[in-house]
Amino acid sequence: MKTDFNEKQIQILRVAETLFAEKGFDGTSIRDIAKEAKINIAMVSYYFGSKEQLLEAIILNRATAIKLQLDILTLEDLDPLQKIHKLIELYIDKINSNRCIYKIMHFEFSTSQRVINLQAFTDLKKGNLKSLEMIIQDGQEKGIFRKDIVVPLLTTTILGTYFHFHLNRPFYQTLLNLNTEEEYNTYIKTTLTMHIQQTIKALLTYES
Amino acid sequence: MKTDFNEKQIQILRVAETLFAEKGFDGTSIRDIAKEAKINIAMVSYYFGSKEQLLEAIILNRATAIKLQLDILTLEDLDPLQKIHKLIELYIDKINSNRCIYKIMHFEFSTSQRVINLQAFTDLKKGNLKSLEMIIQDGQEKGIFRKDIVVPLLTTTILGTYFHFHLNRPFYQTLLNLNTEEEYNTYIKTTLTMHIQQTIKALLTYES
DNA sequence: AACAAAATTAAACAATCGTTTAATTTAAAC
DNA sequence: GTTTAAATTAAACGATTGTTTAATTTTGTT
Repeated sequence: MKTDFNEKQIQILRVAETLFAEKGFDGTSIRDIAKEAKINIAMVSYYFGSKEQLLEAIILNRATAIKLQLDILTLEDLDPLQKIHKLIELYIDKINSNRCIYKIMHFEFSTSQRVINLQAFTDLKKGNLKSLEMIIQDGQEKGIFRKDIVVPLLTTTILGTYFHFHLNRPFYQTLLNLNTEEEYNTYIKTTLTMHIQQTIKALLTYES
Repeated sequence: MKTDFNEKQIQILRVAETLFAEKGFDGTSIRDIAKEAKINIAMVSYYFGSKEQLLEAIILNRATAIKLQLDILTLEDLDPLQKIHKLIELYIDKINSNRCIYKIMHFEFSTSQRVINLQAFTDLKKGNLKSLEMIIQDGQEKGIFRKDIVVPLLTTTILGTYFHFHLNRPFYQTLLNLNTEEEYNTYIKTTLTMHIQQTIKALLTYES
């Protein structure tokens, strides 16, 4: 499959990405996309073949953004806890700056409707899990972390907390008085990220 | 608005609820619902007026299930930590046994497409937050809990962890070898619930 | 300038969508 | 048994869906 897109194609991808994230895949028509991107409705089929293939192209185009480079992190000269903190910061920051595509995937993967190229994404998730597992294991051997840690549930908590916050954005914005886009973003980058870091740290090092 | 539904109406509500949760609101047609429920397509409009009103009826019908009553819990004679554990168990169990409606709300509320009666749900969430806040405050006064706790972020972690697990069900099922519906449910009721309880406990009582 | 390829367009396509109609069947009341 | 209301049906409605066509314009190459 092609990975190089020209300017016009990128423009369509961006508009579609935003609309899909806003109104869902089924809730967005090709005519919506065409109107917003100021192109003819035939251009989507002309460039991408179909609406479903357009979705695949969006995911493919963002694939590099999704590849969180954790491998580099595992090699860095930091103690396990610092690595975990940096990993969480990396995760949240990367996902947060690519909200649209993550929201789309979050939605479309959890419906039985779409059966998109899931394998690549699954492999990626498993790879990230492996990286995390290695850091945890290192920390356990050094006697810093607990022994009874279910690693997959760690990422569940990290990502779950972020996504639940962002998916309930209107609720939290009024509750926490985050009136501007900037205030909201700052809150995620500081308080929410810290909360997740603190949560995972407590979970990893807590003595019961 | 009506709250009493006859047998046939309930049947339609149940089928629609399942399909909406499976394929999304926009991904489900009235003809899909009619075929599955073995009724004529006109019956939906006849009974509920429109597809959107059908969604409202589903939410209305599940309103009691959505109302997580935490008030009783605060009155019980338990120490703060036990209360928190019981609260988490209650939350997960209640939401888990009403998966469909929660999945629907989770999705449809986060799109700008649907503008359903959000206020009642917001009030409910705020009420639950208040209950949790009281338990936390009690624990803080008794010197069991930390002083610097952002209560709204606690529920974010509790619910976020559960939802992220359930929304990525296929991934976790293969990863954790949960091959049957029963195994999956048991895992949620035991391991996942315990993980969340442990997380919150660590976060509340951890000394840094 | 002449040509070929790519890009863009308006129009039409068949399929499906939610909803309504008007006719018919079923059930309940008297 | 007759009347009346409710339930159910098939059919049709106009609108919208994703996609394709065929004609036109733009662009690049020689």
